[in-house]
Amino acid sequence: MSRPTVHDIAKEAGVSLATVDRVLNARPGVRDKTIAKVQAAVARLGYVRDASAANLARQRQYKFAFVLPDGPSQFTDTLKVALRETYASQIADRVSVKVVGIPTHDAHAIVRALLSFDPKRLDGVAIMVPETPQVRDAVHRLKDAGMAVVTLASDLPNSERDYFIGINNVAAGKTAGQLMGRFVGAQGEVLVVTNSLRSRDSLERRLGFDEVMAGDFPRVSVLPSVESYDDSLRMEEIVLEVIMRRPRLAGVYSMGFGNRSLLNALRRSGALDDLIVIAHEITPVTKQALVQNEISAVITQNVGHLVRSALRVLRSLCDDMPIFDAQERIRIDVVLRENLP
Amino acid sequence: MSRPTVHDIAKEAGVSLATVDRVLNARPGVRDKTIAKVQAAVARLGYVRDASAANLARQRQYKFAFVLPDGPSQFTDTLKVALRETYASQIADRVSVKVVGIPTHDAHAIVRALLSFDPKRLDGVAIMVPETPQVRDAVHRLKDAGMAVVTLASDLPNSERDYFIGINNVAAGKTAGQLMGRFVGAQGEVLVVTNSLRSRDSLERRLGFDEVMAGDFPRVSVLPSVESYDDSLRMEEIVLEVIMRRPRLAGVYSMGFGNRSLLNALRRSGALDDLIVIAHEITPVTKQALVQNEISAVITQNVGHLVRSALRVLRSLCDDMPIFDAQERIRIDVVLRENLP
DNA sequence: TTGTAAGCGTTATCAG
DNA sequence: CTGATAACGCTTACAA
Repeated sequence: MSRPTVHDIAKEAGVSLATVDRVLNARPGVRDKTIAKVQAAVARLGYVRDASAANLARQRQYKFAFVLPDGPSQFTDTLKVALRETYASQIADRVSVKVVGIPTHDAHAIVRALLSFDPKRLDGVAIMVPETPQVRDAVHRLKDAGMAVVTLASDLPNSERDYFIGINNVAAGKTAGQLMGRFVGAQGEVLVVTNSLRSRDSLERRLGFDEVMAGDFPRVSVLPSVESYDDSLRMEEIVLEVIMRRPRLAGVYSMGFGNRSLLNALRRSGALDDLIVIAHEITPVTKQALVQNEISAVITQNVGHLVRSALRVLRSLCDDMPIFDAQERIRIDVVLRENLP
Repeated sequence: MSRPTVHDIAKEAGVSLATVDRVLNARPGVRDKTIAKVQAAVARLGYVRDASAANLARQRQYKFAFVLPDGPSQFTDTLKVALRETYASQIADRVSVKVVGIPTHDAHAIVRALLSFDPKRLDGVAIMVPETPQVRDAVHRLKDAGMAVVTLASDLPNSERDYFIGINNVAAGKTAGQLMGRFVGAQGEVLVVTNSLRSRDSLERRLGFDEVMAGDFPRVSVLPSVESYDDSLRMEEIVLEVIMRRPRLAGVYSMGFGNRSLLNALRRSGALDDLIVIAHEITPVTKQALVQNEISAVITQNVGHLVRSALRVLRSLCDDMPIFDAQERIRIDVVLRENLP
């Protein structure tokens, strides 16, 4: 016997198709007694809705936008690739997404982009933007307009976003710390570099990193963060200087973007062989450095999961269906040369 | 304007629905000229088939079986859980699977189970069994009967299985080796334990582990493998003995099942604090040991991916559709206490 | 509060 | 070789 359908339920419960549908979709206008009858039939026959058929009949088109930093970032590049790939798969059934690039450091431009969305033509947005009061306010306006809003990779915890899709960055920092501590060994100094501590993810990673280093590896000392502010030359200079001035330097932890210039500086310094380097995000640059034994470990998140999760959550939000948090929890991946994907 | 449908194509090409369908699905009995007309229309309108509708109309039911070791294994338990979970999701659309338990050490029973499958009532099987000539032969018979056969977690490379779903176990061993070498530090001895080296995955892991240890950490020496053969008491005894007799013991690498009894032995020995323990597969036991700092790292594979991948591949095989290897490559996950899922 | 009937985009069955 | 036409399981006007 094959799977029961709505027809079977209708027959079993002695009601019509429409009533079955109303009960199944919790639509109003059905007597409690009838609801019970239908639910009993559902339970008795073990009915489970055919999602394909439902979607087909429903004819819904979800329209989403992804707001991502533009400019040359390998991470957002891989994100865009993943988006395109997902777009061709089943999960992107009946959704159309457009990608909007924004200049990360221009809060006004970001707000302008967010507010330019027409709530009539857009059901939801996934945004990856730095945290500023203006942005939080823009999120507020989007929510007021009835849009679903999720944050991607970097959260806006005090905004009204519906959901955060990304890793726990404190835990990611802790993971990096644990590896750094064990790899460095007995003692030494560790340099921490990032693009900017203004971005929430960097801040949280630093927090986790410091906690583990202080707790588990007290004999390794962590230097203050070096911020590059998108200025790769400046970053290279500072790194070179630190290496010269710090003979006890044993490790470098790169918390975010700018791995290319960091690696350039390290290569030029000639100290790479003696340093444990740990970075974030698998990109062509970090991959190659891993293969060449220049980086010891990369902490990363699967961007494929990221976009699929965002899409799923946005859809659930639009249909106000429940979200299965367990499924949307993005894992923190540790990549060594040996387990490169 | 919304997405073009087969109707639009039919109109555009000036043919009927049925003909469009024949062309789209490469069915025989259409004049070349008509094919060309239809394909032109498809290209012109940018048609892309609606998978939901197709599945709905096709009404195909895939029947698969998963052949898994029975007996108390936490890994197969999580596998079964993942199977049930996937079963409720979209990926399992129109597939029904049954799980068949087999006694790992009884080659005849395994063969009997495999040959009991009725090719008329079953489209494909995913099997996780040890490699023996009899099993290879049984796979041959299944293939002859027209079934799709994939190996799960542990491969049968010299059989006629269609596909292997699982991690590269040599690489997994290498990953464990790299972590072990770095965590152990300067020097010492490392004990390797497994259930049985007769299983291909253990063998391959050992291979990778040894290669990295010998190459990158020549001052750490790796002891011969201890095999437990499902006898947990025996294993506990041997481990305790090794710990007593080997004062330089610095690490233990557990390549497969039996983590519970291994940990029991180590706890009883009192040497756990001074040992680096690396194990495979996240299970309740290894998870707890990670939290308690008893295990330093766990190499694992996402069982959810494993079963979803198996299902996808089996389906593709049945429809002889192409398989996207990149999507089916299972990643080797490294789990520390800090990035526990 | 409930029921009827017409789709949604494909595929499949029969005639022609 | 090609074309009508009826499913597939579910949703949704519209009617009762």
